[in-house]
Formats: sequence, structure tokens, C-alpha cells
Amino acid sequence: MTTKKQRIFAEAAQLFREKGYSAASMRDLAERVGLKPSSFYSHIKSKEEILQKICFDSAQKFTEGMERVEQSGGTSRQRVRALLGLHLRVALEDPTSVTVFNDEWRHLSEPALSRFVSLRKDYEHRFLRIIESGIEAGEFRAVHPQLALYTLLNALRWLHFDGKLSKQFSAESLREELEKILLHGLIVEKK
Amino acid sequence: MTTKKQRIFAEAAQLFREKGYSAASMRDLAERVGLKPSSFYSHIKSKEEILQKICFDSAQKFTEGMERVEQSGGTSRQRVRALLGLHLRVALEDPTSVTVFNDEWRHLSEPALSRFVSLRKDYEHRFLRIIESGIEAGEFRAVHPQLALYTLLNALRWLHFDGKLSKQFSAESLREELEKILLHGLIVEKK
DNA sequence: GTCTATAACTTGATAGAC
DNA sequence: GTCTATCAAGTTATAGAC
Repeated sequence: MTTKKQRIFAEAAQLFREKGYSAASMRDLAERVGLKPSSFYSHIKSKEEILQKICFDSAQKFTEGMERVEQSGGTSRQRVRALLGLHLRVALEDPTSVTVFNDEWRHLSEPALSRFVSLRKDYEHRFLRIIESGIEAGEFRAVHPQLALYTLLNALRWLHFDGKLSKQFSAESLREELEKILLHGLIVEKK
Repeated sequence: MTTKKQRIFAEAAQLFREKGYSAASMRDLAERVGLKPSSFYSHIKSKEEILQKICFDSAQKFTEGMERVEQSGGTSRQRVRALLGLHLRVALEDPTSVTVFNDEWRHLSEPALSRFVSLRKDYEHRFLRIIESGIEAGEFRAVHPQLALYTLLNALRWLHFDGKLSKQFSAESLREELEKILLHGLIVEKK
């Protein structure tokens, strides 16, 4: 059973994704939910409460995923592979929320903004350490670890264009393609 | 000599990048330029005119770059390498505008929006054909070309975080790192 | 070209009847 | 919990004095 509150959050995520948080009005949202604008202040406190929930729910998925990867044991290579899988899974599970999480978090106000940025930094830092370990162990090329991190994280951003592409592929085949490109590179090396 | 009009465009790009187009008000902009909000309607026609100029100026840089790459002759590998260089160059040349170009174009209204989307599609299509040729020629791994395209294009998005990183590296060393990661892959292959 | 003043409208949110 | 009515503030843009 989905409550009306859940309907509101789902429709809001969709709307924020389409128009951006600032350009999306509560009146737009009301129309989609089938309520008058004033009516959903019985369900939610403010427009920003919606943004906060979307952003922090997604953040939690990444944080929990990172937790599991760190505790799994395994080589850096296996860990990075697992993180690609994490990003893929979260993006396919709820592409709309992930888009908002990725693109609209900056419209959070304090103190939520600082809390969010801090979660994000923590996640990136842990991802970075895995890349660094891999380089030290000789599993990865000697790239600049932070450049590699940003390249990987952003390479995974198109996943939430929940358009034709993500429906055309199974999660498994998407993972294989991503691994080919990002981990083994586009170019066929001379043997 | 920089005209006041140029000042307005430059400050606007900065502001749109920081707050997003919708959340950035003409009052904010006026304050930065040192004018009353009404005054710069002597220089520009509307808020959207600014967005249009930023978006289409950047689009043109990519289109012209693609033109040069296509006419250069050379293998697909060399062409993709040149396109990495193009994205890098444009991003380093004017990181602020590129951010707006990347993230705020959706706030264009018709008919500019359709014109923009069409330019973008055209660019992506031409990039795609280069990837496809490379695969056919056996220069590139047999990846799904469109997935590779989106992965590459988005991998290059962090370049306009004109923060510490992009100042820490020369354009040339950035290019080398990107090539390592994207073209040769993170993983050290067994010989 | 810049200003003051303001038009015309949209914004998020609230009060209070039912 | 949903409505009508409305508020207070913010929005882009214009009119007209200087």
C-alpha cells in the first residue's frame, strides 16, 4: 500500500528531475498528485523536506553499499568492480531519485547542505583509498588517483538517463560493458 | 577592452554556475555587476538571452572542434584522442561557461531549446560514428558504441569543476592521465 | 545609460471553514 | 485531509525622469 505521502515524494522526484528543483513549483506538483497546492502541507512540511528525503535516501544507499564493499575482503580490482555494480544497481533501481541526488543537492539549505556534502566527501574518500591501494599493489595503472576517481564517478552519470538505453540492457550486460570500457580501456592493446 | 555587456555575460555565467539558472535572479546579477536590475536591460534583452549566448557559444566550440577532427584524417584512435583534447581545451579555456552549457541548457525555451538539442545530437552522432569506425577497424574493443560514447562524454564532465585539480595539472598532463584511464583502462593487463 | 518606481505575475506557505 | 482564500515576498521586465 502506497500512502499519499509516498505518492508526493515519487511525483516530486519526477518533477525535480524534469525541471530542476528551483524551476519546479508546488503548484506543478499539486496538479500531478491531484491535490490543491495547500493540501499537501498536511503531508509534508515544506518543499525542501522533499528534496532532503530524496538526497539523503540515495546517499544512504551509496554509503551502505560502500560499507559492504569494504567489509567484503578482496582485491582492489574486485572492490572497484563491486562499486561499479553498486552505482549501476542504485541507478537502475530508482533512476529518478538518483538524478535528483546527483544534480539538485546544491539547493539544500543549511545545515542539511553541509551534512550532505560531508557524506559525499566521505564516500569519495573511501573510494579514493581503494583506487590508491590498487595502484600500490600494482593492480592498477599508475594514474593520478583523484583524477581516476572523478573520471569513474562521472562516467557513471549517464546511467540515470533512464531512457531507451537502460531498458535495452540487462544490469549484467551493462556491467560487462562498463568494465570493458573503464577497467580495460577502449583501445585494444598490442599483445 | 571589455564592454559592460561582456562583463554582464561573464558575471552571469559565474552566477548561473553557482546557483543554477532558475535560482539565479537578475537582482543577484545586478549586484555583482554593480548596476540596478533595471539598468542592464539597456545592454541585454532578457535573462534568457544570456543563457542562450552561453549555451550556443560553447556548442559552437564543440562543433568547430569536431569539424577539425573529422577533416584531419587519421585513425579512429587518433580522432578519439583529439576529441579528448577538444573537451579538455574547451573546459580549461572557460570552465564556467562549459558548466552552464552542460547543466543549464534545459532552461532554454523554444525554439532555442530544439535548436540546441539538435546541435547536441548532431555532435554526439558524429562522435558515435568515430567510435563505430574504430570498432570495425579493430582498433577499439567490441563495446556497445553508444554506451562507450556516453561513458566518455560523462567521464569528461568533472573537468569543469574548475577547482584545485584543474589548476594542479597542465593541460598536457591531464590529457595523458585521461588517455591512460579511458583509452587504456585502469587495470594493468597481464602480458 | 542609469536611475526610481512600479507593473504584472509567480513563488512557498498559512488560516480557517468544512 | 482537502478545500478556498490569501499573504508576504520574490520574480522578470518596463516606463519615464534625468
